[in-house]
Amino acid sequence: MNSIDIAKIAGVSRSTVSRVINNYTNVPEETRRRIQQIIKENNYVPHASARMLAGVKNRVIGLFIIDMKVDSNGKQVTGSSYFSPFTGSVIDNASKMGYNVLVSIVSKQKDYKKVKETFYNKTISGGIFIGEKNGELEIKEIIRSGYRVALLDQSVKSDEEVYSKCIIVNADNYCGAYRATNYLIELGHTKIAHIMGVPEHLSAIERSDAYKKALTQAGIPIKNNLMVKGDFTIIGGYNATKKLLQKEIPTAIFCGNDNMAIGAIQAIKEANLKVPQDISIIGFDDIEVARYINPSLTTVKMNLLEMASIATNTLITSIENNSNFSANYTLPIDLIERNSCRTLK
Amino acid sequence: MNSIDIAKIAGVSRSTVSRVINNYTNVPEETRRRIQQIIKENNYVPHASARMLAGVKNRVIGLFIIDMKVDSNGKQVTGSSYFSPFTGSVIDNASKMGYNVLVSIVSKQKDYKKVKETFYNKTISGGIFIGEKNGELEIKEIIRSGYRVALLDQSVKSDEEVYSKCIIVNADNYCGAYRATNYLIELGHTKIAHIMGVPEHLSAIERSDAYKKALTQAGIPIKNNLMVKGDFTIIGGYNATKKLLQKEIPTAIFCGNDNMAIGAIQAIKEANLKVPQDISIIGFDDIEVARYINPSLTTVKMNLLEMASIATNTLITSIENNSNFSANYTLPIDLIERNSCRTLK
DNA sequence: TTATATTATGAACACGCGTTTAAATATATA
DNA sequence: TATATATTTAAACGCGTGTTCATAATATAA
Repeated sequence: MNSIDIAKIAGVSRSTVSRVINNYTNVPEETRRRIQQIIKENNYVPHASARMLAGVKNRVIGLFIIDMKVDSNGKQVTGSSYFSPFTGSVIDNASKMGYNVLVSIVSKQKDYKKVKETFYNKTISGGIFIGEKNGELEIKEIIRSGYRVALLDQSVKSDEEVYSKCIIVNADNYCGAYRATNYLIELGHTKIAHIMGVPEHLSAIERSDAYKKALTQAGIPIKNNLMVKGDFTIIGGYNATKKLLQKEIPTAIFCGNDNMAIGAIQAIKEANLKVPQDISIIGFDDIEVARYINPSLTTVKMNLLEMASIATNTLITSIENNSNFSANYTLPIDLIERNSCRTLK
Repeated sequence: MNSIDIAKIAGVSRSTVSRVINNYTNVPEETRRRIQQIIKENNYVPHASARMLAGVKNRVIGLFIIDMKVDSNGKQVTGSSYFSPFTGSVIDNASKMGYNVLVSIVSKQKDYKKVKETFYNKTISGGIFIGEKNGELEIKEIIRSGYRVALLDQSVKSDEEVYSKCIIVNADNYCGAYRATNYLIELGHTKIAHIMGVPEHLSAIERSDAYKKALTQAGIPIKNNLMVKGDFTIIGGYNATKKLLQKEIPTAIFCGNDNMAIGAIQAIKEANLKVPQDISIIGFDDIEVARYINPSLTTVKMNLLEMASIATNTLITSIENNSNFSANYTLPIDLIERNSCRTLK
């Protein structure tokens, strides 16, 4: 069933059918209705590829979830797929604007080759990268070829060229971590530990930088014993805390994210210490379970949904208007007080 | 940059370029290499739409996540997007077979119209529905039009026609729930409550049916006081448990899923009771945090990744072979013993 | 009534590629 | 050298649609 069939049934030329489909004005109302009726009865939908070839833009964007993990030897390992709330929000927002979303997981460096092909063969009209990491060269190639790209929650700082040509949306990790640390200081803590995320992630660096800054500003010396490396996972936070407690027992821990905070609480319990009586814990992200664990977790909330919404809407608007603009957003964060921190008298 | 440009640069006709791209044998090795080199240098990738129009199948499948929620008045409400591990597994497996995945969220009945269009306009070559619910008529229309469909983790039992034409993959909810209930019985419990999921979901019905069956077989009477309705969410489990405890305090609760179990534990703690000393809890799903909550949750594990893998591979194989077969899988489950249940002396 | 403006519509081309057909060239055989 | 065969290549068609252009039908103005 194609437009020729419809034309035959309606006793009219294919051009007229096309005009009806594309809402041209120069077709009499009666003819229009008749053709629309026939189209409906026959479940006819124009072939997307044919339309595109004939010049109609396709309404599909790519969503690339960067999910590269590195094992203890620094070797690249395919991680289990990670789906953040970003994903759903991107799809929802795209859908509202009439766009479909092609989702891919980038877990190996060479996956970027497929990513590029998806742009170059015109399957998508633009792309959003979540947690972009090792693809700077590839992304430059893509934007140089004239395709539109948005970077959401980057794992790595981008250079001048990317910065000036992409839509970039990040949370204010620095400010959030600063407030978290400062919150602990205001509660009277001075022996504040920090479990860092993997240093390959920009957010991990920004958060630990802010941690140091807050301590320094408060006149508290930074101790290496109180800074341990995690990897953003529950088990990583657990192990890091075990290690930490062997060296020195802090009165508070600022965890690089909520998952590590959950692991930390577990490790603290196993050491026969209590949260927050013995050690206060503050996390980062405000994941869904944060309020349900025991004690409920005080944490820093990023507005993930809004971040995704801005990235998606800005990208699609740019595609629609055929305008190739760049934009840069750093979204504010909130401190969510729950029950995992206490005042130190 | 198209195949004509490449042909010009190579000083050869467009046909020859096409033959190189599609690995025809009748082109001399030297010419082939030269053309491949030129293609590479110019970042040329054939236009996907043009290829498709010329007869090459596109390698894209649709993934439709059914996410319809109903408020207390029975009115349809758009739920926040729900991403299960299914999603990542489908994408991973599809990617391994060289396929891309177009992900859509179906949150309103009329979204099915867009779903159908995605098939009919040839954007996708097949589709997977996760948690299919109210789209039986639409899906019948799709399969009658000759498109391939897989149903993963259905929320509703399908009729004969769908059953005989689709690829269907579900977990053995009945068996899992039976084992869970029986496990509590074997531990010596007789006052076993059940928090059900929403009855619109097949899994909720199967699980509560199995609960009743296990009790009956053990000669334990079924009490209405011990059966309360949740809605598969944490807060739903919390509220249901509050209600339950006011009527009658059981020694064990079989929760329709892990989220409700988390809510139940919270409610029990707030009632100054302990898990598992006062009340044993068993969940269903084995979500990631199940092992990290306190106490760690005994639950029934579905092999989500394998379910998604089977659905995806079977669907794509069917597309590749142009064979229109149906298949039906009901995957076994595992009981994961942790610390939320205790023996009743 | 005639000339002109308006509206309606079909024929033809373009989009980029795969594929078939037939022709041109190279190689082998007689 | 002449013929048969194998190899290589270009020209042409079709995929389904949007769009331009010329034409035909109709309405309006003179």
